[in-house]
Amino acid sequence: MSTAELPGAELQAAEPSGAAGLSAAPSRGIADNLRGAVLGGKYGPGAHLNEVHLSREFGVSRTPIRGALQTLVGEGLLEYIPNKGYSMRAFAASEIIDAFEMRALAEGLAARLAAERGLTSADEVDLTASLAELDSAITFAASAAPAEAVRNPYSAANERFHTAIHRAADSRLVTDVIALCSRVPLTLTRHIIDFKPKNLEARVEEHHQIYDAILSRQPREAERLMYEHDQGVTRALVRVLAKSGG
Amino acid sequence: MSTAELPGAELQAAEPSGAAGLSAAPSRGIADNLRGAVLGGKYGPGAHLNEVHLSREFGVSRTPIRGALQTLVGEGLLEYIPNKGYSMRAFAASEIIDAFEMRALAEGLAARLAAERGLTSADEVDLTASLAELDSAITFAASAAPAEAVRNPYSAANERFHTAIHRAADSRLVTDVIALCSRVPLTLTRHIIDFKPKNLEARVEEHHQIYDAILSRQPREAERLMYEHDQGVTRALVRVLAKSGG
DNA sequence: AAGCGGCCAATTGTATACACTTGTTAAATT
DNA sequence: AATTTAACAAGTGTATACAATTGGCCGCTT
Repeated sequence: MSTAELPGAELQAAEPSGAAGLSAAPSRGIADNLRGAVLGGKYGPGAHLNEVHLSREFGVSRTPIRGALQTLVGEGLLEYIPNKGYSMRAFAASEIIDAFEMRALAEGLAARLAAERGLTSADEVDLTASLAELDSAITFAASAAPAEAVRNPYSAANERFHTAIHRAADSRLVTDVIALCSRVPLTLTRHIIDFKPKNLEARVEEHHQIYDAILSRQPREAERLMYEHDQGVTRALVRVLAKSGG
Repeated sequence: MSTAELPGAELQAAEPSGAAGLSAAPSRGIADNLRGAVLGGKYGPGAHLNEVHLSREFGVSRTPIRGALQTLVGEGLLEYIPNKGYSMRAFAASEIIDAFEMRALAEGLAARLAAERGLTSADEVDLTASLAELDSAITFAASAAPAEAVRNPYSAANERFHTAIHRAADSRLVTDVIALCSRVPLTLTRHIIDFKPKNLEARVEEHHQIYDAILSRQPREAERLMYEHDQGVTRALVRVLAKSGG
């Protein structure tokens, strides 16, 4: 068990609303369903995804299936070999750690850009609202509430905070990179979230600092704070992997 | 006119050998051709790509065309709207700058990872060879050779150096992110390369420093050096955009 | 018995036909 | 004349049929 919340950790649960900006392809619903199955671990590493089987399973023809498969290749989840077809990518532990490291850098850049470019009033509303939600989540947690009950409202507010910053950064590419980094199989990461009040308080405080740095237009400070904030997740993940893997 | 070389700047010229790790899709050759046309500026920003027209143009049916289009969506070059089809993305100047900034961070991470994980003998051979090529390129440039004659050997060696580091980083995701950042329309960037001997010398010296930092296993130093190295390109780009754009 | 070569099943690649959605145009109505 | 609506054209979404490639299996050769 460890510390740190995880923006986007719940992406393996709910996939209804078509994922990132990059992906979008025909048969969107099918791609979403497949993504859910893939991230949920339905197919083992290296498993081959047969087009005909999938088309029967989904009750459609091969055409939209192929579209969905290509979408997932674009998202980095599947591998494609000409004349062989599509198969699950095998994710080494190191790759997952790299993804979090990369995301920390990208989110740092997003925070920097947000500070450089300033917040729209809509973004500012979103950020202050999510900060308020985070605050109420920790008072809830402090009242000896069960971790399970704290989890959802906290995660939702957390995601809202981070998403608002991505939007404020106003850079399609940076958003795409963050999405790419967030789309690794997170079988493990569910367990690295620690909802002890003490940890939550520290994280929420970091959120406030990031918000202040952006609002006062201090790009490099915002970047550093966001990077170190996300680094906490990486460190927690490394600990978990070290404990379970080796 | 400005300073700094540009790893991957020549990607709009030669696209024969199927691009990144992410993309790969059926009809690979078609995707490569289309990518070339797209990056070459054949279609203006927002232009709609008609599937039937393209299929006639390439002499194939709509099916492989759609595959190629989806591939390019995955690469972030095209936009897709359901029931509307595919169109060129419009790249704001700020997005291109963001892409270079993001790539500087990602290549910094690649250098850090390479230093952490060490070089295979193959990578070390590649790096020393490309450094030797870079050295000979600057002696060539110093002998009052025309810039055009220096360009190709220098760029090839430069790309080889950077590619070797990406390989040494041994992180699929980081490589993909760098590829994503490199795949913006580089109509402008051709002109930001300055082949004056003085500039080339400085850049090559940076390459040597990066190599030394990786070889002596100094991750953070390697990261910083690579980041600042790439930053030079960003600064040059900003200057060019400021001059031409307003 | 080991190795080689060709046949066959399975799976992917491509073409084509048809259904559905959308935007436009023109006619009809108020 | 303006508005609404219905038909149409253009283009995308999907299904199906067929071609091409791959890999395994079996029999043949040495």
